Amino acid sequence: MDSSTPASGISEGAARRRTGGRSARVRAEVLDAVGALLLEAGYDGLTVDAVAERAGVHRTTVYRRWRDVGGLLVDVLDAAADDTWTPPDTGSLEGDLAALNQEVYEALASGTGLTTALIAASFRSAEAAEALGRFWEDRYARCAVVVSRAAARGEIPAPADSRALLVAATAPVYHELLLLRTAPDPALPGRAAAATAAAARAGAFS
Amino acid sequence: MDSSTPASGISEGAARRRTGGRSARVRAEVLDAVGALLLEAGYDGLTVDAVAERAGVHRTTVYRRWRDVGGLLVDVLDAAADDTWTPPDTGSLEGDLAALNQEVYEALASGTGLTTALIAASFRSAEAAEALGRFWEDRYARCAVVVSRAAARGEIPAPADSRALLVAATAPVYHELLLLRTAPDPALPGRAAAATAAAARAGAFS
Amino acid sequence: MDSSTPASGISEGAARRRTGGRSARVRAEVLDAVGALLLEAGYDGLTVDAVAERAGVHRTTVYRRWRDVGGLLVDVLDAAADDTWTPPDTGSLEGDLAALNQEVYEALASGTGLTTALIAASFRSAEAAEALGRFWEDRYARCAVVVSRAAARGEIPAPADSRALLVAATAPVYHELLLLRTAPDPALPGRAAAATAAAARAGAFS
Amino acid sequence: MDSSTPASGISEGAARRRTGGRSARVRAEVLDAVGALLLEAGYDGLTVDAVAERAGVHRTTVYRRWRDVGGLLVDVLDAAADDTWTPPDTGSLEGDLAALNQEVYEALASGTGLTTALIAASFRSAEAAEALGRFWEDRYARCAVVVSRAAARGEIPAPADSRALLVAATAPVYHELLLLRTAPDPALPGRAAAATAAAARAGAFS
DNA sequence: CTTTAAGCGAGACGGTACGTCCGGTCTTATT
DNA sequence: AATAAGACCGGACGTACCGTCTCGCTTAAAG
Repeated sequence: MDSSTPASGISEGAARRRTGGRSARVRAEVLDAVGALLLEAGYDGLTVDAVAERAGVHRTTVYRRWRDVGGLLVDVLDAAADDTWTPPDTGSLEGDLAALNQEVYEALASGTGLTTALIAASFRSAEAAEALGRFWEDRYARCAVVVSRAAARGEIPAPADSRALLVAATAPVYHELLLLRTAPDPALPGRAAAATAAAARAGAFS
Repeated sequence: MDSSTPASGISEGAARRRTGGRSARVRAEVLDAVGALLLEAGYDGLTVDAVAERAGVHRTTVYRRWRDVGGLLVDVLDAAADDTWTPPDTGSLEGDLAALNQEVYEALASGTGLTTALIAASFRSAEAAEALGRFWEDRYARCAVVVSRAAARGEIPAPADSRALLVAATAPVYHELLLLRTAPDPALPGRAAAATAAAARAGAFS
Repeated sequence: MDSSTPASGISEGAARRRTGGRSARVRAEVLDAVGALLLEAGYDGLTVDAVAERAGVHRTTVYRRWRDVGGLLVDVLDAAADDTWTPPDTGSLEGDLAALNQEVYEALASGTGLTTALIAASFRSAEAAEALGRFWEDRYARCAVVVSRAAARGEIPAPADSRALLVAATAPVYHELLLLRTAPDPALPGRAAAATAAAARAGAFS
Repeated sequence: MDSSTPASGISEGAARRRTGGRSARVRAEVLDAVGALLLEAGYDGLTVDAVAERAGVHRTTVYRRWRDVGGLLVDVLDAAADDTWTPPDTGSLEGDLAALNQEVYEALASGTGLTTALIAASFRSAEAAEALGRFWEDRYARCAVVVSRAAARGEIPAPADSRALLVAATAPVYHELLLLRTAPDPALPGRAAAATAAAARAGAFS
């Protein structure tokens, strides 16, 4: 959900791998370059040449280790998934969902963020699509606790399908901002959260 | 919502415009070629060269009239919007939503359809993104009647925000199939429709 | 025989073809660049990139029209064959052969000339080898008159195998300078001519 | 003259040097690989990578010991010169020359032999060119006896320039097959031998 | 009907990026 | 401490598209 996490994940992973050794350093610099280029120029600006130049590394090195842009994205996404993000805990289901949606909203609202670029990339590279899927599955798994807490509090009937509930809450935000590309509406995250919470209370996901 | 409509829209429009003149014929053949190529090779296979060759037209002709691939997509999408599609009318809100979702589901489930290709294209070309947005807005506007009928039947409290309701119903299908890329689940359209209908009955969109 | 002729042939042809039109100009500049690079850097310096840069033309243009280095050489050689060279006429067979050999000697003695480079190239590119073969066949054909004049003068018994005679006369010069790479000996052309003339008078080629 | 001798020389030398010691074994395997690759793929197929792989040795080992492809060729040629070849002795000058030419002819006629590859290599690597020159000088020195025998028999006037005579005899064969690349003519070796013998009898090399 | 200008066919060009191969150097890990 | 394995840099290759340009030729529509 937190789409800004990948970015920090990249830097973090990079920092951690910079343990000496040329190979590790090269990898870190290349992945940093990928993140930076995606932010600045989007997926179309993410050419192997540009990555190599920015990373201060030779083109052939990138091809040797990552094969193509898809391989770079996979490495970036897998590194990004390797963080400590946890879902918010506001004390109520609607509050948690609204906070989640707010994170998504902020990551997508500009239309030029890293997340948008990664999603665009996932439509071009099957490997990147898979890696992005893995990233999201991991996030949804971490968020299951939001639903179980709500059930424990008696807000919603147990047992509930946490994944369906979370998708119902977040999907409209992705849909409006990524696909419909309507002008960002700050009320959107809360509205989607409220509707989903209402459905959940009515037992729609149990 | 009917994502297969663009395809038929293309052929239909093409047929209608084939009124004699060379220009009209060229346009029809080019747009047909675009659709066919999108289906066969996806957005990445949609090169100006390939379109021109397939349409039996010279490259420069395509550049002259459409400028680039984005222009081709705009033309295709605008032609696709020019049809007579109307939303289903099953007698109940949940039934209507489920039928809508089913159309979306079928258009997206394969992952290789024209719709998927157009959406992928919308991440690469700003013009195509806009045209796709217009197409979807048109569809949502036509679907408003589904919500007003439900209100008239007393299924849901009036007045209801038809757009928010429709987005809530369809977004999960797009989200699962396009972004999360989970394995297609035939129960998905109905489940999303049911949850949204429940929320609507609970007044979540009023 | 005159191995310096290719060089002049190139410039000449270039000048003649520079009759307007971008294509003709491009061709002329590229062929000039090939000749210059062969002289300066030998065959190993004759890369498509270097040719393109020197000709002030884009790499892809060279690939489009000449395909590869072999194609460039073929064009150069065919252009070079398109001249008005005629064999010397000194009044005696031995004098003619010595003059021919002197031309060969001068073209090869430095070891860095255009001719040497073209021959080196012919070992790398089958097309270039063929073109060079054509060039030399043309030269031998033009030289046949040297032999027929000698027969007409009664120097040698008629009929004589002009090609075998000419090869016998010139081959030692090529052999010493190109293959054995012995230090250039100014007496070599005359010696080979004298020996061959002696054999011819003895009826060795009749 | 015997251009097939290098090949046998390689194998022979290799076998002889396989006397234990990893270094010696490595050298033998690498030189074998060079010969095999030259035969199969010509000079252009003789890459350090291919040699190393075929010899079962690491790339860096080749670079350490031979520096580059030229160094490999020098080693091969010097090993090849280290044999016991002696010129034919048929009882007549013309017979000896014809036999010599026949050996040359057979080594060159296919156009794909090891000899051709080594000659091609000599146009690319100065070191290889030198080594090949040394190889040929050694061969011509061994052949001097052919001329002295002829003089002793009174076939030709003494003293004769054996080197010039031998070059005159063999050069046409090299010239036709390597440079002119005419279709191989089985009569060529004998014809060149006969013409040279005639010239020699006429005192052209004395 | 004619004419006339917009549109098309044809082909070359400059340019960016691709992905590969190879030469040669340098670093890391091993022993 | 020496060396084998492996990664790197650098240059060239040949290809695919992109988008532009210039020339003729057709042909649809205006006079």
